[in-house]
Amino acid sequence: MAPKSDAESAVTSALVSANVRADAQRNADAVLSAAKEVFAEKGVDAPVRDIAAKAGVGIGTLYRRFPKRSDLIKAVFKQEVDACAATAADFSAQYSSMEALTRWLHRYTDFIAAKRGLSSALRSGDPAYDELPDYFRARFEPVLGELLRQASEVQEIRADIEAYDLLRAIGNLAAATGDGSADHTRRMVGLLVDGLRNPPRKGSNL
Amino acid sequence: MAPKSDAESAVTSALVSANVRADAQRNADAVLSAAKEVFAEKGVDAPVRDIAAKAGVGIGTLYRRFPKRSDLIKAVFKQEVDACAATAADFSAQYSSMEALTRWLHRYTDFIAAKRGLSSALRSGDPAYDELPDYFRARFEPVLGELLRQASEVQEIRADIEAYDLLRAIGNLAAATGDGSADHTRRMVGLLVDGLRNPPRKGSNL
DNA sequence: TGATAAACGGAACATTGTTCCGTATATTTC
DNA sequence: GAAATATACGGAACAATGTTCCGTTTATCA
Repeated sequence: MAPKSDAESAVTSALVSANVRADAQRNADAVLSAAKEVFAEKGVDAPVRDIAAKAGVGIGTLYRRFPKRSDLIKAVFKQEVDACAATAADFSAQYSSMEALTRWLHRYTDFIAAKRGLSSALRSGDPAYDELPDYFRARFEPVLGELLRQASEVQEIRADIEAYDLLRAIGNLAAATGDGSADHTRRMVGLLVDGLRNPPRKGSNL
Repeated sequence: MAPKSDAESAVTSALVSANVRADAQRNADAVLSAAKEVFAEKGVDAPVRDIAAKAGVGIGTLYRRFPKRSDLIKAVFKQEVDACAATAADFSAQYSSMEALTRWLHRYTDFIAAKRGLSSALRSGDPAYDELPDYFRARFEPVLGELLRQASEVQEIRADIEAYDLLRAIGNLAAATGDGSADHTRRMVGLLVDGLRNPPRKGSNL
């Protein structure tokens, strides 16, 4: 059945519906795209001017669509959450339910690890980011829930796993590792997934 | 025996030994003290000028001793680490080994909770703060280690607790709680301490 | 007490977020 | 297709804040 969950309609480009002039739409997209790159390169503290320059627009143009620096950060964050959530459907279509689940959890792990810079912004106390945790959950919980359901339906994993708990657990795992030990995190997540299997198999570490 | 651990000689005031003019020493102390207050009031993002003003010195004077903003933050952090570490000796002198341990762990919990703003600075990736984690560990590990040793000597707690593990465990506990649920954290730490007791007693939740 | 090195204070500079407004252009109207 | 108009554009200018510089003041010492 795989119902298209509510969390499907994504913000793939800034300014979706409104009656905007074509150039405005084009520029907004360019800015968002530039912001994504610049943030990835120089971190979320990169100057707004750099983003405007990379997008090939003036600062005024940037500020017209993203009145606050935090608006840009939020927009990029949401877009990447959407992108990560969207891969779940791809994996589901391409792989067995268990493999889809495993692949997506690793994808999610990478997402969290890449967003380390953002996590400090989230905890900065700036109320501008208050909405992000909810957005995060609203997008990811149904997606992972569906993957879990499909895997448990074919009796590959336990049926009593809460999507939200798993999201948080992995989130903490991946965000906590101070150094660049991406490998370590991957292994930890592997263990976690192993622990989901039903029934626990011989040789499992959990 | 209670050996005065290496971690005793603390930076209680900026500029300890060097041949400094009296006014310089006085001003440096005033700045450090003002910084502590201002950071507590307005967070670590407070403007340097506010600190200079509160200390009653010019900006130039402040910058003479703390050439970078991060130097101020580091100095305050170290001073508060020292203050927290120092209470262990007081508690040891005043209370039973078990009570001293418990009290100090709560003191440490409060310290971590109060430093939430700093923790994001630590993870900001700014290499200026690279030294802090080591400082943190160098100060706290011997102190807690001694408290644990004393408590285990009188057979109140298990002997196989690693000071560092406990520091980290409580650190994560106290830092993770997003809201201002200080009470919740206190209870969690209480549980943890309960779990240290040797042997596990009837009625223990662990 | 006078000489001098050290310290002081704050003006000035650099960077960066944000606002403002004169100019340019996409869209609509006829 | 051309004029009218609302919309968008670009970047100069402002504000906040970290940092540097240097003329003036002062603690220290002989």
